[in-house]
Amino acid sequence: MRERRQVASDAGLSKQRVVVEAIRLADREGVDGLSMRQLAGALGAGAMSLYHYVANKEELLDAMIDVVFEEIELPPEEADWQSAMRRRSASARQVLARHPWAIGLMESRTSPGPAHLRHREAVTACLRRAGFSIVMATHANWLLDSYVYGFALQAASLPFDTADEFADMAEDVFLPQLPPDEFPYLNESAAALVGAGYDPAEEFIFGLDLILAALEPLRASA
Amino acid sequence: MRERRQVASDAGLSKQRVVVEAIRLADREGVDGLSMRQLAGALGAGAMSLYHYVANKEELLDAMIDVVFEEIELPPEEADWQSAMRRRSASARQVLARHPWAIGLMESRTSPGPAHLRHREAVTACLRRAGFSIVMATHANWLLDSYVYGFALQAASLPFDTADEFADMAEDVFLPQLPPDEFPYLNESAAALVGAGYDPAEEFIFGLDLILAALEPLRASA
DNA sequence: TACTATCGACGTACGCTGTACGATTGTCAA
DNA sequence: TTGACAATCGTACAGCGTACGTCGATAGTA
Repeated sequence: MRERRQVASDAGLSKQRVVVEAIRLADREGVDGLSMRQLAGALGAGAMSLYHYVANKEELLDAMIDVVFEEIELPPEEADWQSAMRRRSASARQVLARHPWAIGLMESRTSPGPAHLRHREAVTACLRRAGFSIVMATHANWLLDSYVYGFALQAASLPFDTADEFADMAEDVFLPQLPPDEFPYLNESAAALVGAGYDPAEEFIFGLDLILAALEPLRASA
Repeated sequence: MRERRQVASDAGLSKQRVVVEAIRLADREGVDGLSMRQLAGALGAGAMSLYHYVANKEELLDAMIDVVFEEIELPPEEADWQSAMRRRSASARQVLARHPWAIGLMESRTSPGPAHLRHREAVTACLRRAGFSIVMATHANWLLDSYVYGFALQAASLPFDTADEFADMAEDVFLPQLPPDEFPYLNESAAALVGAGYDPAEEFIFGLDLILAALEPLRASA
């Protein structure tokens, strides 16, 4: 007889439900606002009930990260390698923008989950099939992932998401706190960018395409 | 008359001393092990004494990040732009490898400190003087920083630092947990890398040089 | 010399955290 | 009916950030 009223839903608890609700909470409140009691509350359960589905909070965080990896599109097999990498990299950027807390969490989590491994396998497969040697595929993997994660990290620490928001912020916040004589070049940049507008998604594509183009000659086409 | 015995030193407290000790603690115990009480203990003080030098823990973390930025070498003015960027990027990677907690912290900290701003100004100046347009300099800035931060983030989540440690880990830990039929390409890579050895510092240089070379034609040389 | 203001340091306390432990309940097999 | 088992929860504890008030030592002034 399950009778207790539950805030989020009436279905029983499950690891899946716990992790999904945890992600929703982290998206809304940030990872610092995610406590076992809050999470349990959102699920209409007692705090200790969660420990039947998750050994401890660390394991919960690991599981959350792996769900995030599941959200990232795999490189489509039928496309050429550059298109495939562009697709999955853009998807990764979007997903990490949706779940900014995930970026900061990766640093402390050492062993990759199943979705993470599947993703790496698919990317490596795509590169190898495109003619990259084992060593070159490793280089490409590191390079692309570094760019994606680093971009997401930088974007997460910016207080705006769109070109319009940027224009407002830049004019009202950035420029005033940059003494022109001390930071002439930053002023120059900020001023120019206010006029031109600024979109993180476009910025991302610029660097991504530059990297892809630079990798192209390094593969031994079959 | 300052008479109390202090663990770390007998000099009086100061914001500088608090922040430096906090960094030492975070390096040793990780950012989760850094509590105001622990920190105060390491300084031979009471927990609340710290609040005379720091408004709250957030401000402490901000200050720690900015000290980390101070440790990063600025691009040397006399060098050509590629050498200058190589120097400062390699320095940044080393510093972030020394303070892995700093990477995860950046995501949540939105406004850059003075050292961070000085660094950005110097990098932008270097790029502009090398002939990059304002827009191109911004692209290059994002691209290089993304790579540096992302690389550091990935490196931090690896449980090894040197080629030798990697060989041990790969053989004992990675390969056994990768079913060859499910992850053929990852197995291929891991096996190959065990033989060849693997050094994060070299890996970093590969991607960095590739990016620098790809940026070269995009500047309008004076 | 005596009084007072100021500053650095700290003790206590509050509400929060993760989670160990044990008790309680509902379900099903024997 | 009995026993085993899984799920749930209440209580408790140590540790967290930090608000608040206090205290001793020093500096300035009368």
